Amino acid sequence: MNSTPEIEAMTIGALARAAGVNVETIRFYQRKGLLPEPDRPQGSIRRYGADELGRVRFIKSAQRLGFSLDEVSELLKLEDGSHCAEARAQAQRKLVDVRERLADLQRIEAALSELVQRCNAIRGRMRCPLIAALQAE
Amino acid sequence: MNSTPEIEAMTIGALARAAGVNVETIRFYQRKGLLPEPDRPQGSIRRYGADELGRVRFIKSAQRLGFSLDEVSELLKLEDGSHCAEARAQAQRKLVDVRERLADLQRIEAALSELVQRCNAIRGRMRCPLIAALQAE
DNA sequence: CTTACTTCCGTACTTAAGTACGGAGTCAAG
DNA sequence: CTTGACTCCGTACTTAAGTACGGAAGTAAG
Repeated sequence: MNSTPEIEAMTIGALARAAGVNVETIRFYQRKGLLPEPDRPQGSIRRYGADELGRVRFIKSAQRLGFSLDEVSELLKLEDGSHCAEARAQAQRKLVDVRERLADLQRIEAALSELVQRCNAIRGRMRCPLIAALQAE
Repeated sequence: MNSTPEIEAMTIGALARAAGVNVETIRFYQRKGLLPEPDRPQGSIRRYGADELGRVRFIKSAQRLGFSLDEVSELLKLEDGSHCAEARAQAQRKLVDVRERLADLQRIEAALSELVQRCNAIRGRMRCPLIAALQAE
């Protein structure tokens, strides 16, 4: 048995399982246009492959980073390679946004790890720099 | 006129304006316990200061990074300095989570900036590494 | 060929995170 | 001391992102 058996012929259920989401979520993404509805090779049941799996995983990851489905769909539009100039401008705007988030997240990282360090050292009460972490700028 | 006039005696409306949110949002956070309801120095109207402003800004920043209000409230609980051991464990779990997000966000950053570069160089169609960026691991 | 499990599709329900609304009380200016 | 803006509070509405449901039709195993 292969490690990715029949990955190019998954049913919607298999896709959902592979991506760790609900079947209804897949269908919801299709309705929203975030995921294409592939054709039905034999009969009337659709089959999904690695591309679709990648997309679903991408969506979930981007969401975890605070992107809304609308934003994800903009990100995905950049991916198709057409209207390059437009995509480039769009990508640059997103990049600014992403870099701000990175900076925020890095400050949280620093604050949390300092909290862990200190808490390790001083047993007792201390005031943590968590809120201050996101004050800068 | 000072740059932060009366920052220790803001009304709810001033606080909301300063934080860039709706008055109702402030009240909503109070109901959720994310924000304390300060006492009313003179009469029956509450006054807010820099601490509350910091909190609201923290909440909004954390949300932008994909933390839910429940998660934010856990983060805020770490801040009070009591039950240190517990907080430390909690902080360490969050830290793992935050570092995963950082890695994802860094991959998106790399993919976007590569997209901008390439789009600059090759005029025409190309396939961007955006989805692939979040496949790793 | 039947039986059990899926898929498909539309519609309805749920949860999180606000937003809006309406009436009563408060406060500062004119 | 009234007028206009604001606060307080409770309740109701909205939006995004799913989740659940129910009936018809497809499909794989026995």
